[in-house]
Amino acid sequence: MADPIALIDCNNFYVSCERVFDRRLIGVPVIVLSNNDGCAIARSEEAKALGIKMGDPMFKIRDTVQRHGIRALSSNYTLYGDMSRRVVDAVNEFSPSVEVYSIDETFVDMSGFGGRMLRQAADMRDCVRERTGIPTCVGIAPTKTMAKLANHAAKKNPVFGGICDMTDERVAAFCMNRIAVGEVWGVGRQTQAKLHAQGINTVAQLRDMPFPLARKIGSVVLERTVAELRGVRCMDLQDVEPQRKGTAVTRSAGEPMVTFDQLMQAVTAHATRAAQKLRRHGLVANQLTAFFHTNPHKPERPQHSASRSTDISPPSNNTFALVSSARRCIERGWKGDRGGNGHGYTKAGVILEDLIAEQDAPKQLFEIENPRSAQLMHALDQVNDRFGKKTMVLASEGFKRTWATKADFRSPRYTTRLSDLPVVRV
DNA sequence: TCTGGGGTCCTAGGACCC
DNA sequence: TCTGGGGTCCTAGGACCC
Repeated sequence: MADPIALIDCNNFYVSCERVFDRRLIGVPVIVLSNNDGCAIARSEEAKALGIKMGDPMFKIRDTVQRHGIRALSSNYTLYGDMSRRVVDAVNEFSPSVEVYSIDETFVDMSGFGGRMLRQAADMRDCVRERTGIPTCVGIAPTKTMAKLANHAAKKNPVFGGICDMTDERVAAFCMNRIAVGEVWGVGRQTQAKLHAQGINTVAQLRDMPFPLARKIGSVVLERTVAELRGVRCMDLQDVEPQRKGTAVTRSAGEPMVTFDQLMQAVTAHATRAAQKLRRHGLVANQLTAFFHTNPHKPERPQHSASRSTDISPPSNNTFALVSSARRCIERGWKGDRGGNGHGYTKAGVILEDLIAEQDAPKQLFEIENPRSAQLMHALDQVNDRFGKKTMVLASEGFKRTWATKADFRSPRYTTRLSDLPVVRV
């Protein structure tokens, strides 16, 4: 049998983070909203019980929210990112080899624990809980796909007490016979429909389906999933973080952008943020795409979308270079009068691709890069780190920020703003 | 009328994930 | 009125090469 892999997954992570800092949220229904307070992206158990679904748009659940007094919070990603790091720090003490898979999930190599494995898993949960206040569940299995499934079982079935060990074949068989195929990692809506059409409804049926049929329905991806459900490892633990291939900054606007200048202000802000992300990771981009579009949820209104790309030569992470590239893209995509072309654009973004490490970037033969431009970017980052985001911005970002995202219910910046720290009175 | 074969690389779009 | 954001991987098909 392959060495066991554990998946430790935080329960209702964003809600749990909020509850750590506001005890009044414990025991009551809570949801956390996406950017622009658009959709519910995290729900407490109480909110799930009231029928709030993942991704439900706020305007559709407003009645339920009000009727049951559900606490709705804007998302506070800085807080969640900080809490996530603390969880990973605790998990790291239990194994030399871990893979941080997402903001709230980490795979853990459990080889070498032998008969103490379950004890270790329990200690790991306790440690995370004590250090961060975040509740978790753990799934253990021979493969990642099975570990995900075990984690699902640990969350849904109280009989497991928060830890499900699928290295025990009886446990694996018990779960696979009962869990719906759509819960499997890698089986989305389309694949699920195709599987149902074949009469495959449970995880056990998926596990037992012939490989050629799996490949026909869902390419090598589904074939791998079937193998992993049989305990054959196709996906290794990735304990070194792979280099990013691309990065994006995209936002819905608080109110529709009507003029070229409004759109350009938003795109300037997005490109500025994208450049900053590159510098933070020591990368430069070879390609930039800028896009914008009207509201696709309103098909009865006239629609327009545009996306334009450009090479960045030499590859760069300089804010001025990326903003001017983005501007050229937007100019090429804009149609009609710059004062307004009859469309209200609700979303825009900047995507950077073909990223390489700064030191690997080819040097230009004839253009000598201005050595002061790197110094200027460094100074810009330092000012904004020290005095807060957007202390210093390009003038083309504007000051009205009519496009800015709404966040009416944001919790305080507990972990990043001294002034927002909770006060204890004794 | 007949019109090679085999390979690589790139891109767009689809599906999925959290 | 009001519907998130940021990623990955795979495939098919076209361009291009010898």
